[in-house]
Amino acid sequence: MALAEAILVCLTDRPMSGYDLAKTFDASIGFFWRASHQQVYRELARLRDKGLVDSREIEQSGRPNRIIHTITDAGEGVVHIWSQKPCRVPSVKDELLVKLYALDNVDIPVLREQLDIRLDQHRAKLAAYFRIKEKFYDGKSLNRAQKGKLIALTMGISNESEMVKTLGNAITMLGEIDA
Amino acid sequence: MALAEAILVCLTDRPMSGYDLAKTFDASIGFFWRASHQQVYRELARLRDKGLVDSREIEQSGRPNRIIHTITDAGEGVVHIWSQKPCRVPSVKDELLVKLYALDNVDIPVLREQLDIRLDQHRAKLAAYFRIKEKFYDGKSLNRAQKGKLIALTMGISNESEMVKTLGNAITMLGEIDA
DNA sequence: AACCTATATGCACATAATTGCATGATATTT
DNA sequence: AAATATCATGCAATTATGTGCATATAGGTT
Repeated sequence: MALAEAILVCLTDRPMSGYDLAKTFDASIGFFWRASHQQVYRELARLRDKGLVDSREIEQSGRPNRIIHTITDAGEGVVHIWSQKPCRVPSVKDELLVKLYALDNVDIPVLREQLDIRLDQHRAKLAAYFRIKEKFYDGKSLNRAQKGKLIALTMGISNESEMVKTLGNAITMLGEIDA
Repeated sequence: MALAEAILVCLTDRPMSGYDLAKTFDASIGFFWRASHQQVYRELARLRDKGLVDSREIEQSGRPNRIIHTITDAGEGVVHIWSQKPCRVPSVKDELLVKLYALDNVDIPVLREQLDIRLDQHRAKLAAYFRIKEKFYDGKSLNRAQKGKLIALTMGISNESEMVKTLGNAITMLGEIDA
């Protein structure tokens, strides 16, 4: 699983609590690898057991104590080995495309609405990507780590704007059926 | 899970054996929803238990008997209900993007190779889609079911050609680092 | 003769992901 | 005053997915 590696990668940047990581997986790295907070906490426990992170509790008053996780040398080794290994092809699983594939068994107006919803989701993501790009990358001088993130972000922007275009076409094509 | 529904959808077209379905999930519907043959057989057993498919063994000589699965009325009901329900957003999980995100912890030439491999995979998929489009859809008069499949295929083609373009850019951007 | 591919089904085990719940304080909004 | 959001952790149960193996025959390849 690459969830372990995704977490370790986040921790190379700075030590973090599970809560911080969960938020990171709701944005930034979460754009490329989704994970829920339960997944993150469970994986952190495993990483701790394997000695890939060093976890220490910080006393807090008024709210639960935080547990700060720091990547160990062994953890950095794991990241390095992972980075050399070939990438798995992301497995496709898209209900919307299955429904188009199954158009004969589907109510067209309902499907059209679902396409509209999906279109909005992609537009929202695209807007979010643009905000991040403007705020953190445009007109700034970037180090290597930032350049990498910018490349990933740029790919995200291309994909999302392509999806917006493609979904528009699909909606048009759907409208032409029985018209 | 929508694997059940994807299988049922395939069976609305014609009754099939698990083997036939597994092959279908290696191509056509598999472009939109990936599943291995083990997943298919397991899910078929469940569908049979729930009475959503009707399974009967066909005697064969020289090779194992086939079990032909036919969708039942209950199965068609399930497909209909599913088609009305909102689609889940496909969850992103792409190691390659994580590696770009983590560029500081990655060896650039190695990553470049991985990007090249991915580029080839997308080119191959794009070529496959074009072959299917030419063979089954171009210049043909299409019924509603075929039009739906064509819309899905067209989206696939857009996505793949976008990915080819985007990966090219990413490789260029990566080449400009430390150059 | 040994090996590979296609046909055809499926079990067992392991790993991963989702869903729902539980706790409990403080701060902000309606 | 009540409801919601933020902070912060995690268990338990279920569902989904992946890996490896098992079986058995026909036909073609090296």
